Amino acid sequence: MRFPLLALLLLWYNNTAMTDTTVRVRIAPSPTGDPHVGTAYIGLFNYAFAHHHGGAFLLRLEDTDRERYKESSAHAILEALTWLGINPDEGPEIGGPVGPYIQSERLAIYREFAEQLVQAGHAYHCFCSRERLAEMREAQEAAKEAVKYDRFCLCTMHEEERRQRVRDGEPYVIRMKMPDAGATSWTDLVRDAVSFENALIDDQVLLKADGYPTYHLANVVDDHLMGITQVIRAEEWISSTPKHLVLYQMFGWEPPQFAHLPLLRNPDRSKISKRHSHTSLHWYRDEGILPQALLNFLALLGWSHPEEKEVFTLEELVERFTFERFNQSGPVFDLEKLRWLNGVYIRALAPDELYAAVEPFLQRAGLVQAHPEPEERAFAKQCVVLEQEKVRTLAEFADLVAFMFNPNFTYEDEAVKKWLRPAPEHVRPAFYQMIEHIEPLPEEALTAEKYEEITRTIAEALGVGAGKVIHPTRVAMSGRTKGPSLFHMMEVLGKQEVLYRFNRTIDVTRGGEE
RNA sequence: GGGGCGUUGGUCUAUCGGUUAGGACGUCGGCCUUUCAAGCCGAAGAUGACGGGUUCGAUUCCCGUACGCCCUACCA
Repeated sequence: MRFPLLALLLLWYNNTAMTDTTVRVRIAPSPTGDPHVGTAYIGLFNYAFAHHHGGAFLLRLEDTDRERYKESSAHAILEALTWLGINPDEGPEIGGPVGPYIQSERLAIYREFAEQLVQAGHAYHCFCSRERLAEMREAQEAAKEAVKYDRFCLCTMHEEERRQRVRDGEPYVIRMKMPDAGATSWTDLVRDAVSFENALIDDQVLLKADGYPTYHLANVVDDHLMGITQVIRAEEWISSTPKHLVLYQMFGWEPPQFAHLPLLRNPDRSKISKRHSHTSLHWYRDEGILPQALLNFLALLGWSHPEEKEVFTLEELVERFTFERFNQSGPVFDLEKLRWLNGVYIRALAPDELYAAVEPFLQRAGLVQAHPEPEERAFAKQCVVLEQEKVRTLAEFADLVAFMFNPNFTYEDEAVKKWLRPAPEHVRPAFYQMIEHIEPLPEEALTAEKYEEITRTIAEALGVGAGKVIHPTRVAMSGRTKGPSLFHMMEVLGKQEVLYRFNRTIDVTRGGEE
């Protein structure tokens, strides 16, 4: 009697654990350029964690740096996330209960909270010029001291004097007053205990002279106001975390949990950058990497599937996600493995899905029109399917199938030398016989099997191996020595096209064409 | 200079004290085949950065060293 009750209780517990609606996480990209692969990486795991717990995944734009701000960037980031399929539940353009989700629209909030800190004696106005700060740093460096603000404005004048200078309209920043003693520590979700001595930490600027907040202030204020429960971000933020924790303390707010994920690396192991790696998501999209392959690949960096699987879906990542599966060292982004994985995904695509993904690439190459007729599209689809097995990126298709669209393709030198000029004795007769066999047959009869049958019959009649006919025929059809399965290729080309290509190639063997 | 984080084959990783250190990409070889791929099979490649501990036993735990990375901005 007691057992079923226990089971029921367990079930209830599991259910509530799976739909912990209090979980709220976020990514906070800065719109300063192309959508970054690091944003996708961090976004992926935020998304996975949120969905694993049935919580919310938000997007907040941290556009507080007017110097680096780029107009087009914000929309591009949103668009890239949509392309990847890791859509936020709340954010700019879709809104949500705790907006606005763009920091430049929240300036009054930051100013108010910064002021509150000054009021409480946790922060102070600073009037030091950039020149003075630069000199100070130089001196500290020369003296091999820690580089840190010397609290000139805090020590040389009283609160009232600083107030007066502000009233006089002097430009100022607001700095937080870090405690001089003690340590700040936290239990990181992927790194366990981390601790910093407060005395070593700088009096960070919270509010800049232009009235914009720095990351540190905006980040803490917004995470609190937006109800963020876990901050899942890159490793590069570890050393700023104590500042953030101290800010939570000063405000009297409960801090979120922190998870610092490994940082993606260039091949030389430095932090990933566009100088050494492809960081723009647009590059991957334009190269013909499938979004699901990119996500799968990113999920393999720093994180591992509990069953050591390499190929798995986003849904499966969501299902199996735990912080324990993280490795702490920064992985090098290995393009070769991504390309392999992408090939795996391409091969798994149904013809319609494949074609839908490839069409833009064919259009860009001028092989398919902007708005193709159904027959054109059907033909193009068959061409693409012909090469599906061997390709690693969608962008490779255009070059591989271009000859299918162009009856007057250029013959490769190597192919010409081997089979056409000079042509082995049997080649021209073989071509003539092929034409003779094909001509009387109706289009419907000319299947790949039929082409194969004809080819082998002719080879036998000429007393040569099948390859001796197959290879020159491939050259006649495509101008190349490599390519898709020959007979399928011929079936797709269709009778008239096949006949044309034989005739044209016969001319070539006679020196007619180049 | 200071602080923090890290360190398993070229690369991504498994191992939660006892394994011939496993898998994947890549490389090389073979098979298949009308070519190129794909697929299948196989091989090479790790003294688990180094040195100390703890332990009957360390890749796994602790300390130190080296090396790498990140931060050290009125950038995020």
